[in-house]
Amino acid sequence: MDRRHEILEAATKSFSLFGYKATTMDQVAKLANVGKGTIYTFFSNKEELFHAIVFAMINEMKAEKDAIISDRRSFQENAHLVLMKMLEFRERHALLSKLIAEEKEMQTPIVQAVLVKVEQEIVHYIAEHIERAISNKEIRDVDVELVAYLIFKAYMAFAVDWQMTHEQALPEEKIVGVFRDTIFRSLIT
Amino acid sequence: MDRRHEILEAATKSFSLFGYKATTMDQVAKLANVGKGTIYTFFSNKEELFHAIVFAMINEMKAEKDAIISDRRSFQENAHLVLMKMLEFRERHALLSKLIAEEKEMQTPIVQAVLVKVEQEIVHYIAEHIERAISNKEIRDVDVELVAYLIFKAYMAFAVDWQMTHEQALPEEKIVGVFRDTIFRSLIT
DNA sequence: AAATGACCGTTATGGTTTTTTAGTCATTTT
DNA sequence: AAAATGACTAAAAAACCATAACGGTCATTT
Repeated sequence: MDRRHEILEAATKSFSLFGYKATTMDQVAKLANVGKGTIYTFFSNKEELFHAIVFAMINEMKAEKDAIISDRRSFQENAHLVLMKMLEFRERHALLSKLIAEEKEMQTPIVQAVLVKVEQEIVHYIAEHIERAISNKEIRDVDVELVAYLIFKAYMAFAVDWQMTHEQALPEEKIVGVFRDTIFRSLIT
Repeated sequence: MDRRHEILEAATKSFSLFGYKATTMDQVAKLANVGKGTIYTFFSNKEELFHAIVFAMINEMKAEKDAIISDRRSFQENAHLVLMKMLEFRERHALLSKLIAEEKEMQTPIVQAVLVKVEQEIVHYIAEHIERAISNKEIRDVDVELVAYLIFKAYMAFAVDWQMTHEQALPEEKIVGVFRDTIFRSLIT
């Protein structure tokens, strides 16, 4: 039985369920069926454990994105498919929305820092793809950083913020539809 | 000397400077040079006074918007001019950003409720104008509510959120530019 | 009739004690 | 010998509580 893996599983479960602050190392140890000291042989502290989990998630998302994107499809189609896939994560991973909620309630600086890094990471990936599409003359020449930021913020707005002020979450088709009709549409040459 | 007006001035100053919670009625009374009881002859409680001020601000913004919008200009041009005007408010009125900050720090329920109403109000105005432009065949037929929400969220993202994760605020021309190149561009028939 | 500020019940504050937590390390287990 | 452990400690957070500050009222004053 891989102890490192057990710890990661337990910690992921706990962070997702209770957030960063409310997750204790004793709890993680018990959930993982290891002594507390064992955790510290793999991760030097709570923050590093947390970091490892969040970036495992980002890498999982990135891998799924890379598996989808194909040179044989248009930017428009690729964007559409990746957007659909990312919307699946919305339900599958409770972690991010839990962290966003925690960051709003209490100001946990470690959580804040991680969320900023996650944002930078994702915006960076989006920007890379836009850049490439511009080089390929697939889309118009636009301010890459700003458009990437817009796409990220629009995604978060529809996928996460919407249900704060509306009764129910937006169905995925609607989100995909508005992206297709507005931001993506504006980019075609 | 109009007492009601003095009270509104004093309260606006205090709410903008200190936020909702840190503004005391005694303080407002002293600043307005009236007895505390006098405030209660005009406003039934602190929340109502607060409400009056925030919605005076919204109405001021609405008035500026109405003064700008003209049937003789295209939707595109009107949108551009209104966007420019709204960006001026960003610096002029410290109140809204103070409230947003307060809402993030402590969870003041009254502030939260007002911010939700402000969002609804503004999104509603945007939606009305989109609706009209669609009727006039000026822009394409799109999901009005979602596009209005997108415009509002994009505005907040560039005008307010951007400087949270970046060194400095975005210059207004850049914000106007990205709107022109993406969302507005996608709407033209 | 309008304005006021002392007053009241309630809520927030901040100093203090108690509990919980992250991280360590001497001991035990493999 | 190497890995795992959990009792232990210093530090941080929670619970507590006395006291101050607050929103709102109303008998009195202007």
